Amino acid sequence: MFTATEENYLKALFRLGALTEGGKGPAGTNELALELDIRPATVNGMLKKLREKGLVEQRRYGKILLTEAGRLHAVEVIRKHRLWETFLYEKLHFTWDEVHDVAEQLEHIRSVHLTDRLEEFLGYPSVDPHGDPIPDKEGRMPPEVRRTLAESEEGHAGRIVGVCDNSAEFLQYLDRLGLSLGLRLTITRHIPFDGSVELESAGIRMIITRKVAENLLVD
Amino acid sequence: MFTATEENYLKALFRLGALTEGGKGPAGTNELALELDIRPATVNGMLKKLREKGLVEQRRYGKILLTEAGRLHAVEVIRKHRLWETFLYEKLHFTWDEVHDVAEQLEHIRSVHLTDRLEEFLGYPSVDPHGDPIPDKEGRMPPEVRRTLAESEEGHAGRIVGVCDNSAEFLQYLDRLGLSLGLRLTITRHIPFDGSVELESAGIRMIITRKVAENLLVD
DNA sequence: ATATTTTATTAGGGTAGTCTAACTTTTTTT
DNA sequence: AAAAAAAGTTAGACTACCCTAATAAAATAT
Ligand SMILES: [Mn+2]
Ligand SMILES: [Mn+2]
Ligand SMILES: [Mn+2]
Ligand SMILES: [Mn+2]
Repeated sequence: MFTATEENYLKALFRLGALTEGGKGPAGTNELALELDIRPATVNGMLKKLREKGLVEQRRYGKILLTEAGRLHAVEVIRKHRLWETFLYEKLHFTWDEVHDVAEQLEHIRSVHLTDRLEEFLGYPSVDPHGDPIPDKEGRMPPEVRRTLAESEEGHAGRIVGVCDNSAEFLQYLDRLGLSLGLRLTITRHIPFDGSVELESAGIRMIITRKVAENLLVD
Repeated sequence: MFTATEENYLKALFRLGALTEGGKGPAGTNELALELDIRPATVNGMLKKLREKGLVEQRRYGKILLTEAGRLHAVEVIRKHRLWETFLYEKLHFTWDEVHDVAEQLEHIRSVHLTDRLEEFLGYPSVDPHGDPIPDKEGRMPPEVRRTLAESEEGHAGRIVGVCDNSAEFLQYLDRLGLSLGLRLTITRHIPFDGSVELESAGIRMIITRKVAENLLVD
């Protein structure tokens, strides 16, 4: 039905929020090219194919929007990605910075059975190892009730429930800082000078940079 | 390193026994084309690439042999295929006729970790759901000590330990006949008229055609 | 309202993998 | 040994996906 390449284009558009509702709105060719690390000329050609397949809408020199069919397939691939990440993490004891690259390959395996059986085997998990929600079989994704640590007010107490950046580099840095999913913490101070955030967790006080705070999600 | 296509060529050559030792010897271009369901002209082009990569040896208008590098990689892919089949069967409760097609895709996933972790998770299985041996990490495969039911003598008692044909069509037929891996049976008669084989299992007498007998392995 | 910059598209080329049709070499048959 | 058949190779074409360089359109700045 769809090639791995096409699926990656759809996923990228979904990530960019190229949705009629509930997203940032239409995306541009260059923006998509940047997201995929592919040249705009190449993306332009692929968009022609995606239009013909009814997966995206785009007028000449216009912006790109996922159609309902495109959105549904993007979510299906994201569902597979996150289920595989959960499998690798829970069952094969991969670390949270190792799962992504392998899941990028596994998400393209085509099988009617496989995804649903895997989901059942994993006990119908609701989030992946990075705290990202796993869409259900019908493509429904629980609404986001998460804020970045940077935009939460002083005094706020909560748990780390997700990360915005899934790169191995960032995740390994978090491990080094002792920060992991589920950790309870309280924001004690937003430091005006450089935007650093002071927080307290398990009786220990620490300071994280603004960039780290912007990539951590709390409930 | 290698594309999925290249890996499929190597696996096909291994299946054909295109080995210097322990196989049927060199394979032909047409033979390989038939095995892969690809035209000889196409195979001819791919062989050029495999020669240049040092995976096969072939002189102009000559027969094809896997090099040691080629054999090793073929076995690695077979290892992955069989481990994934075992995973699908044991953990996701696929039937033995469903596992092959999905494993054909999964065998090409590239990850240093994945295969070894999967093997560990499965408890170091020695055979896949079709009774085929699973090579170890170093590419060692237990020697075959199996004979087809057709070539076993009258009076022989043993268990079904494998199948030669992995097609869903054949495996579903076996299910219908009530024949499965591990079943104990005794060969009571080779019928000269049409080569059918009469056998007895758990007190029940049955007759299978020659073609079925040729595709069942017993110990 | 132009000029400039940014964004999108087109033109032309490359690799991987597939095909059919024609041709050459080797093997088998007579 | 010649003829026929089989096996292997070459030529030319196609799809999918990628690139760079040039061009056209739209958006932004002056
Ligand atoms: Mn990921
Ligand atoms: Mn994830
Ligand atoms: Mn198989
Ligand atoms: Mn098998």
